[in-house]
Amino acid sequence: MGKCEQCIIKQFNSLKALTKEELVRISGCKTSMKIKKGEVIFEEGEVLNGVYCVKDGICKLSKLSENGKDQIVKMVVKGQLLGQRSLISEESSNLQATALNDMEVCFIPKSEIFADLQKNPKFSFSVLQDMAHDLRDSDDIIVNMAQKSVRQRLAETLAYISDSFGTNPDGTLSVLLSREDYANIVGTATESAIRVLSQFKKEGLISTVGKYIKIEDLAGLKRVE
Amino acid sequence: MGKCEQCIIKQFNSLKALTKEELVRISGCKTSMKIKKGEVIFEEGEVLNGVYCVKDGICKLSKLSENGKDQIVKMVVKGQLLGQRSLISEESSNLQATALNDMEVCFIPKSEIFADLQKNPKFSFSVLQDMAHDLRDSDDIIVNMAQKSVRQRLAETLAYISDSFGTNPDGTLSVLLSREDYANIVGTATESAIRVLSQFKKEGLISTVGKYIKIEDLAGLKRVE
DNA sequence: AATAAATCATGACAAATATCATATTTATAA
DNA sequence: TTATAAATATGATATTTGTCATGATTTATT
Repeated sequence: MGKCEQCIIKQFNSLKALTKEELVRISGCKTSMKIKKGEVIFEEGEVLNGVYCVKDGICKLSKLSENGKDQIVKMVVKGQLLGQRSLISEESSNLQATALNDMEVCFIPKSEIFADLQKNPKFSFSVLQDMAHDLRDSDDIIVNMAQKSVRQRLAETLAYISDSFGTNPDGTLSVLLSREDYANIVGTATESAIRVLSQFKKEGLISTVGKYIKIEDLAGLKRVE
Repeated sequence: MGKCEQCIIKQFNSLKALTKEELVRISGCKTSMKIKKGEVIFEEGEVLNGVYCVKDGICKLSKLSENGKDQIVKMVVKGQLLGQRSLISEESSNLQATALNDMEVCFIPKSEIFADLQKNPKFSFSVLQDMAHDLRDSDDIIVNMAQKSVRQRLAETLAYISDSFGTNPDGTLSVLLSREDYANIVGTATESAIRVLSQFKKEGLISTVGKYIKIEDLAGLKRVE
C-alpha cells in the first residue's frame, strides 16, 4: 500500500498541512480501496467514521427526494477530500456519494483526523479554508438557482466542468455525465436538459458524439443569457 | 463598553471556546456599534477586516443580481457571528449584509481571530463546526430550490422563521419581513409570494395584521405539498 | 391632517418549465 | 448477433411562475 508521506495527491487538499510524522501515522491506519462506477460510497443518513481522500476518479454528492429526483450538489474529484463536512459536524451525512467513474480512494479514520485537528492548527485552518470555499460555492449555487434560467445554468455547468475537470484528447469533456446527471445538477427535468443541449448544438456552442459532449465555443457558452 | 468575558451572548457562538485571557484581550480591541434597520453592514465585494458578533437584532445575507433582485441566502441573528466565512477564506465577501431591524454588534479585528485560531484548537474546531453546519444548511437549500414548489418553499420558510426566531406575545412572527423579503428568500417574484401568502390565509394556515404574519396552523404549513 | 411614497394585493396574460407520449438511438446481455 | 433494456430525442400539452397593469392599503413626510 502507498505511503501518505510520499503521495502527491495530498498536495491538493488539507492533508498537505500535516507534518511528516502525522502523515506516517495516518499512512499506517488508512485503508486503500477501489470503487466501481455507479457504486455508492456512502448514503444519506449514514454516519461517517472517517474521510476519503480521492486518489483517482470523480464522484457526485446528491440528495434524493420523494419524487425520485436526486439533486447533485457538488462533484468531488481526484485530489479532494470527501466526507469532511459530516465528519466534523458529527452528524449523519445529508448527502449520498456515488462514483461517476472508477475511483481509487483512501479511507482515513475519524480518530486520526480529529487527533490532528487538535494538535495541528495549520491543518485545522486548512480544513477551515476548504469548508469556507465550499460554503461560498454552495451560496453561489443558491443564487444561481433562484435567479438564472435553466438555459443559463446548463451553460454555466458545461463551462464549469470544462474549466474544472478538463477535456479528453479529442476535445470532449473528460467527465462523462448522463443527460439525467446534467438535469440533476441544473435542477430541472431530464427532458428540459436534453432540449437545451439540443439547442446549444444547433447554435454551434457544443457538439456531441454519442453521450460525449464537446464544447465548441466556451466563450459563447459563458455569454448565454 | 461591555466586557466580552462577562457577555452572555458568546455562549451561543464559537467565542465560548475561548479562554478568559483570550476574551479579555479581545474585549480590549473590539468595537461596539449600533446599526439601524435597513443599513448595510458590509457589501458584496468588500474585504472584511474582522467578524461581527451580533448582540441584538437580525440581518440578512443576500446577493444582488443584474435584474435588481437580491436573493437572501441566510439570516443571522442575535448570538451568531457574521462574516466569518469571508474572513477565513481571505477573499472579499460574496454576499451583502443588511440589518432587518435595529442591531447591536461588536466588531472583532481579523488579527485577534486569526491569533486565536492559531493558538486555541477548541476555538478552531468550534468555528469549523459552525461552518460545517452552515454548509449543510446551504446544501439543503439548494435541494429545496431545485425540487420544491414556491408554495412549499414559502411554507417551509414561514415554519423555519417561527421555529428559529420565535413569535411576539400576540403570536405574530417576531422577525418582521416585507413581502419582497419573503420572495427573496424563496427565490420567486414578489407578486408570487404575495399570492401564495393570500392563499395560505384563505386556507387558514396563517393570518395577517398589516404586514405582520401569524401562523395559525404550523403543522398544516409543514404538511404543505 | 393631507399628501406623497411605499408596500400589498389581485387580475390578465406571457413565458418558462414540467409532464406525458412516443420515436429513435445506443448500450447490455442472452 | 439478436433481443432487451436503457438512454436520448422531440412533439404536444399542462402547469407553474413571471411580468405588466392597476388599485387598495399602509406608512412616512410635510
